[in-house]
Amino acid sequence: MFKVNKLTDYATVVMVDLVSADLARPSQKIANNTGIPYPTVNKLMKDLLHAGLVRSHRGINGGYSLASPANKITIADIIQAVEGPIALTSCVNNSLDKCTYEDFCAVQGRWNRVNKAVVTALKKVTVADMT
Amino acid sequence: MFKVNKLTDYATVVMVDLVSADLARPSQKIANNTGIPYPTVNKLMKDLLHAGLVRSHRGINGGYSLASPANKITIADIIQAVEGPIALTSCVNNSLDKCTYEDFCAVQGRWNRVNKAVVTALKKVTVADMT
DNA sequence: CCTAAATAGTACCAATTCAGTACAGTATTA
DNA sequence: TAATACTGTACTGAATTGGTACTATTTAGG
Repeated sequence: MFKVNKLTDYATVVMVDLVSADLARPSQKIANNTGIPYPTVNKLMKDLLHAGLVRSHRGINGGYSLASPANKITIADIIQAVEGPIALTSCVNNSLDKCTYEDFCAVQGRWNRVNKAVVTALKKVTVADMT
Repeated sequence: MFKVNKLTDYATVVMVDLVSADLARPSQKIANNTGIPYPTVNKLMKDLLHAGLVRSHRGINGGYSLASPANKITIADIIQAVEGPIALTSCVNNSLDKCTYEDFCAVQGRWNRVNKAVVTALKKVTVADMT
């Protein structure tokens, strides 16, 4: 089945939860709000942080908050944060994999077009739209 | 990484190969043309046949041919043939899975919009475009 | 300055999915 | 009727995924 990781799905839920956070919101509270297990939220937040989608504050009263307005963060951003570069096949330009058939492949480079179309579609939907 | 199955990738290569086939083309020949292992081609053709994307002819001089003009078969068709319904998350309407958080999920139903956008993008690229 | 709260990093494991293979059966044509 | 090629099903090793555990580090507040 063609789908995103479950973790990516969770990540959107987390991001939507953070829309309503004025202060930094700790992982534990996010877990309570969303029903996603605490350790899993914890793991997710690391990915979202590294991608620059959320800010973190350590210590007492610490937690996470959105790094940008909800209508500036897209589904494409979230997918990339959790799963890495969007590359439908290994012959797409920014793929981390390497295609072993590359040299004689009949569709060489053609997937770039498909990939671009999908990314464009994913960039059109923002966290604000998911709320 | 957000990507399609390798088999889906292979399927597009197979479909592109069939574009140049006047007569029915046997799996063995497709395997030779594309470099994809014969047993794998065989498996693929079954999926493509069941989805109605190719026609089959048994016996001597048998093989496969496209069921429709190359510019009428889309990437979305191929993905669905190999991987089943396109459902980015289990809370998308036509998903085969069932979401366990459904009852209290904050993004309930919102993924339908994303899914639709992606499917639309995938329907815009045809086998003819990949040739 | 010390303690509790909360993030940060790394590593691990069970379960599922995927890619590839094998084989017995059926239809078709020469 | 024999050779060719599709059809259906089932299996296996390898890779990925989802989820967990643990230790280290940072910060606020008394």
